[in-house]
Amino acid sequence: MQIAHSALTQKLSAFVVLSDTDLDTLARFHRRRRSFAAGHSLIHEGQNHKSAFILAEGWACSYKMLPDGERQIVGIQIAGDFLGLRSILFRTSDHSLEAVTRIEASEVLASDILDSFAQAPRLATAVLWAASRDEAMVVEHLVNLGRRSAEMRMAHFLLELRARLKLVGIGDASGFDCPLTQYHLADILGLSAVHVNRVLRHLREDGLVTFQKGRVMFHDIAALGTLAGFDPDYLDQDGPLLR
Amino acid sequence: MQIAHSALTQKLSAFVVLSDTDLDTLARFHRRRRSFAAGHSLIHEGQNHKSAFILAEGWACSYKMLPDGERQIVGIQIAGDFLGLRSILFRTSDHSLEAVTRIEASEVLASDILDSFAQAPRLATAVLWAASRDEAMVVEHLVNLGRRSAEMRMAHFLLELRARLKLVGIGDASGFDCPLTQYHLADILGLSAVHVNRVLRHLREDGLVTFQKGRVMFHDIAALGTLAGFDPDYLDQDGPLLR
DNA sequence: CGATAGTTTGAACTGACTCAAAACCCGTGG
DNA sequence: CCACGGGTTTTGAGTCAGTTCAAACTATCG
Repeated sequence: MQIAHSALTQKLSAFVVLSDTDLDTLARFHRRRRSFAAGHSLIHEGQNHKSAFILAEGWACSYKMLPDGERQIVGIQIAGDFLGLRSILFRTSDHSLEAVTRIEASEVLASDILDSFAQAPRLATAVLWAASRDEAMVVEHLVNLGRRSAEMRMAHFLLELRARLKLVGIGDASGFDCPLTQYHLADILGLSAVHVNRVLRHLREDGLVTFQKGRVMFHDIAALGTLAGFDPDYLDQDGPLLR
Repeated sequence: MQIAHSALTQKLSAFVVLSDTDLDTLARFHRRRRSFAAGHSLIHEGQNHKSAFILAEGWACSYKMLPDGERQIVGIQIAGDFLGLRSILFRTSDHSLEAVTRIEASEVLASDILDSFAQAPRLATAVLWAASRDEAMVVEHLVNLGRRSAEMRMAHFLLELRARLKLVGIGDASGFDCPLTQYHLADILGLSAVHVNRVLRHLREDGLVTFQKGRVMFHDIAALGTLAGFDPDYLDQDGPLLR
């Protein structure tokens, strides 16, 4: 029941309508449920991992550390997202991954996924779509870091998060609850924590967004979108396109 | 003959040893050979594309434009790389793509690739590996923009290029020919063209690399690697790992 | 109620930018 | 063979967005 309507199912439905076979195969991904405490480290860069996870509940982040101790967060994962999918075919994982909040996740083996390509090709395509979408988010993130100002980055990030959370039924028109600290935001946006604070104050004073006490509240989404140059097309999530 | 030893084959062989069936299926990817002039635009962001390309010869780059006319280059593609693979499942492409030099490329349809999953699962895994590797490069690029200084970015980028070119048999121990202008480098590294020039001068004066007259020459790879914090593991290309 | 994690603010500094102008390089056509 | 012109590289001077360092303030939780 709750499996059939898992966050992943909900997300994939933005791409195709899944058949019963698809749903069955998908359900098989959800054996091996695990739960991890906030701050727990699931994947270590440089180690070999034959499995990935599907996040069912809570927030996680993937990141890379630099020799000088700096950290760059590559992406934030929410319910319905894959964790560590990229490097199951690699000798060693190219990134680390830790739980931001307490999380619930299902472990999936490389073979589970590869086998599904033969059994449920439609589902397989949907999984590839999800992976492509993850990559599109990384790409947009890269553009953020390369060519946008601190304020634009913040605005863009918050709007993306809003759209992603909406797709899996989290948050409402006014905003969403967000467990990220300003240190997280700094490591996501390639800024210092101090500057993150100033940027948030600025956006708040301009009546665009408020991020306080673990809640993000939007006051002028249109203006925020213009500021950020946010065009949600790269999320490719405008209703299911049957084919 | 030259098809059997295409750059793509050479690259995929860093991941698995391909069977004859694999090679046959792969050869089928190489019908529909096209050639495009330098500067030609192959893919436009926002347009629908049912096909991708495999680059056989020359250099290309994928990028995104911002509303204010700024450009961020997402990646440079060389022989053996896929062009536009990420968005064949999307409604609209999330990026644009243009030829840096005159290029030769084979057009592949979404169906060619998806069908191959059933026919040649081993090849399919290899293609997925290549896609994962592309994503890993974007991720490393993101870390570059987020947390490294201009000099480190440049050093890192040149070392990555060196490793990638070596895998497909381009360049030698001393360096490689490179058709990129300082404007390209600026749009790749999230810098201004003026600053790119200063950075290159600095690296040259320190006896690390020289980039002049379309040729990159390395003088101290070890020192450059240390400066950049370059660890090639994310390229996952250390010899074929059979399985 | 003390400790620890996170937020907020100020002041001084700096890496990278912008603007501006030369110099160079190379292919083209007269 | 030389002059022209567009693209590219190089250098200088001044500016600014974002940093670092330092400190105070605010939660929250055992």
